[in-house]
Amino acid sequence: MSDQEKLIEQLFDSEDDLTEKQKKIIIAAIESFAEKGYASTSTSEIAKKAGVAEGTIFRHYKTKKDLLLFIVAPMMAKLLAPFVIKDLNKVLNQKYDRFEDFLRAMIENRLKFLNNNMDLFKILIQEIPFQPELKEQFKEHIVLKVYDRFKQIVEHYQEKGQIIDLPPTRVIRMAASSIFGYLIARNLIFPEVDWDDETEIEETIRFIMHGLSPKR
Amino acid sequence: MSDQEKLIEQLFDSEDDLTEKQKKIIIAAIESFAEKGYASTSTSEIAKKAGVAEGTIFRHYKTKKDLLLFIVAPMMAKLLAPFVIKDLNKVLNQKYDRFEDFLRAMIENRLKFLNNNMDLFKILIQEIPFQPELKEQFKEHIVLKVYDRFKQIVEHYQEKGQIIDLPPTRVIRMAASSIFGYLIARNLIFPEVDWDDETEIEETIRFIMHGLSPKR
Amino acid sequence: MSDQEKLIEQLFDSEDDLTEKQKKIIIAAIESFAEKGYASTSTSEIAKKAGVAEGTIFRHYKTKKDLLLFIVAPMMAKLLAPFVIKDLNKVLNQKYDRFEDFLRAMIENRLKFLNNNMDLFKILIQEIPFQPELKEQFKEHIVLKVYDRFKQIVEHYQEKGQIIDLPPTRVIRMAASSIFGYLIARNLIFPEVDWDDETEIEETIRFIMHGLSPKR
Amino acid sequence: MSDQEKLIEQLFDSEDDLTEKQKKIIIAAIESFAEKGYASTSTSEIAKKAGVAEGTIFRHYKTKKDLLLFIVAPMMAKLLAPFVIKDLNKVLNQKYDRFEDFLRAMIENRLKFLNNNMDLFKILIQEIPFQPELKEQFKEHIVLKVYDRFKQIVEHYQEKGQIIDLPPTRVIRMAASSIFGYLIARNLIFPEVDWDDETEIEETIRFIMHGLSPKR
DNA sequence: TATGAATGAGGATTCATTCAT
DNA sequence: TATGAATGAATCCTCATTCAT
Repeated sequence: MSDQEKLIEQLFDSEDDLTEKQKKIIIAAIESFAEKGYASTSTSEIAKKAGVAEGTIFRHYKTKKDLLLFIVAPMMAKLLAPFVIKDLNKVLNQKYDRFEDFLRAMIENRLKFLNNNMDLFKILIQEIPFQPELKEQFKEHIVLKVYDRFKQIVEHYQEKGQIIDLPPTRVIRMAASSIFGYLIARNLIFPEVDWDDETEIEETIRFIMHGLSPKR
Repeated sequence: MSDQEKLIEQLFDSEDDLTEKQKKIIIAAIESFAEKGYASTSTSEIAKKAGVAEGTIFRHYKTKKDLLLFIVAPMMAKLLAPFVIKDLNKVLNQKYDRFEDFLRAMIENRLKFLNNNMDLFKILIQEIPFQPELKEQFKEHIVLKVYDRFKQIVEHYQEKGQIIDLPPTRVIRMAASSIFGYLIARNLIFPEVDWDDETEIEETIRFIMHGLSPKR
Repeated sequence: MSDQEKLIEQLFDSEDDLTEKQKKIIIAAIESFAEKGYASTSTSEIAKKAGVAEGTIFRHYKTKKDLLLFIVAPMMAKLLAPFVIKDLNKVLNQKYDRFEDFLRAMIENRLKFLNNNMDLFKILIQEIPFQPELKEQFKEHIVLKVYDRFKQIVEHYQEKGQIIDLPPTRVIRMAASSIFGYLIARNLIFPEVDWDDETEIEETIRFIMHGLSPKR
Repeated sequence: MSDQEKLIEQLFDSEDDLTEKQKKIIIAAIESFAEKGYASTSTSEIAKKAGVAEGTIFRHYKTKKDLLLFIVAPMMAKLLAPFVIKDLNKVLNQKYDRFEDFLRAMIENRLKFLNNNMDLFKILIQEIPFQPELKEQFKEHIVLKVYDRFKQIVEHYQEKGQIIDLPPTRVIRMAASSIFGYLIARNLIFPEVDWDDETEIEETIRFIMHGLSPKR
């Protein structure tokens, strides 16, 4: 629980005024939503697990859906935050000469984040298809903001001749597929396997780099 | 509808005795489950959409979950069928000299299948995490049967020196990630984009082949 | 109960297909609404009193308010029906030479109706101020249709010199006040008093007639 | 608001110690009760409208019903006060030779009061049927006190030969019906009409006087 | 076989009321 | 005195499931 709590604080730090009860509700909700799905989780169940009265939930979140959004929206924001910083290019130029290094840095950073917040990530991908608000947020964040950044990055390294000269969309998709493929295999499909993260990540980077190497 | 019907017939041919009403129920259920999720779809809604009485659904499928399983289980079986045929190796030896050709054949075949049954695929991946029966079926089919086949195939081409000498698990994951990444991007995330299937598939294959090419 | 049932059948005859359960629900609802008010009556209470499951109520009437409207709307229609018949004037010319006779006929007829349906009338006047749908129906029926008829009638007897030459609106209000005053006193304020209907009505008519007699 | 406040002060002057907050609560409650009915108004709504915390309401009025009674009871008292004064007969002998003058004085006085307190009057007549406490107060005040006075008055003018020799109950009912009929038509049924109070009142008096004139 | 009325447990939500601050 | 978070019973309503026809 103390682990969970830290994560919660991290994720919801913007609104520092989270009551003890609010935290409990959120922790309980995340746990239940991840385990049984949003629609199959009853508010009474969350209340029981959180050790509060059912009414308390509705005092803080007008509806069950509000609770979901309150939980999931910051997750999306935090997840994508690093890609939305300004002057990303400058940072890149100075920091990562090679695409591979950029890739490694990003994977390590974001993968750690996701591994630590797997329940939230699970809720996110489960509910995006069914919650128009989330879908919209997702499109807006991903498509408009993050994609733009990635495109610049890809073009940057393409100009440097480090990666193959394909439409950035495609390049991004391929890299992203490989990364998320690992994330999902590791956490959702075979969580019981004893993964050697370091090796897997290195190999995934190698796979992507070879796959994207400029034509010989 | 006639399209849908054909697919239904294909998928459920094993039990040839599907009533007209049963078909309608299944079509309606697939549509609704895919659109709103299993838990958020009511049986009365399915009945209305199918044009039958509520009781009729329960005459054919004892519970709502039975209906789900009846829909999803054959899907999984059909999807994986080609990989479960005996003597796959022999076939391979004779048919596909190159891993790339095998890959291409498989992608074309299975991707077409999935594209045609996207609603079902959506239900499948949405519900596997929440339905123990499905999870079990999935593990059994995938892990025990399909993985074994794939392992043999990968080892076969590794012996031939066509692909890199990594643990087959990892090889399979990487290839699978790339393929499913395309499938999901195309159908679920950006269905509105006008995809050039042929090119995308060719490029995906190229990506995988380069990524998996033996070290120089 | 059998009395009640007859009334119910009379009032809701248009839709002859009222189930046994539906009738029970309506009778229970009328009783409770009249006794405690619409807002203070719970659906579970109605269900219990009607001897049906709570769900049954909602199978027949989508919402609690629908139930109210289903009960109250026909009441309003039936109450006003006699005044909406065409050729009322002709009827009058032939039938009632004197305003007094018209008044007597009307009071006897409508007052009997209201006395028999006091619960419904109570619900009607209690809820009209709070239910926009009812308010609208009321205005439409009363103001547009019934008032028009009454106006014609009043003018008819004014031309004959039988009643005072005041704006019909005012004439109608005065007559109506006296009649409803009696109705309300008799049934709502002092229901325990042993009223001599015949005398009271005769006296009320006398009061109205004198009050409306043309100036000497 | 200042209008409202004055009225409040007038009505609740007996307990001079009304806090600013208490006044706000009462004003808010009157407004909401009149608009949506007692049962359909939530205490949180009143609190919000009054700009106080929910708890504050319950600090001053133990229950929601207490609040209602605190609002409605003084209304009833004030409304009826003039009729409860002692030595009414003396007053009458000296002041009003004619029943008509008495009627006019009373209507003008009480009707003005009611017109100014229509919200309260609305709440009163809406809730009397459902609140036993109010019903009892009403019966006690009206039946025991006011009716007695009115009876004396009626008999007084009957002795003088000014009004018809009918049971006072009936006489009172008829006059009251006409007066309340006007009040209700004017304020509740057709508030949007531009009423000419003076004429209407004069005509109402005329109607009553004629209706109650001794037999010729 | 098919129906759809009936069920009643369970769902989300509201609400009057309490109580620690 | 005033607050407003917390409560949990009660509310309206939904839903999967049953069963007589």
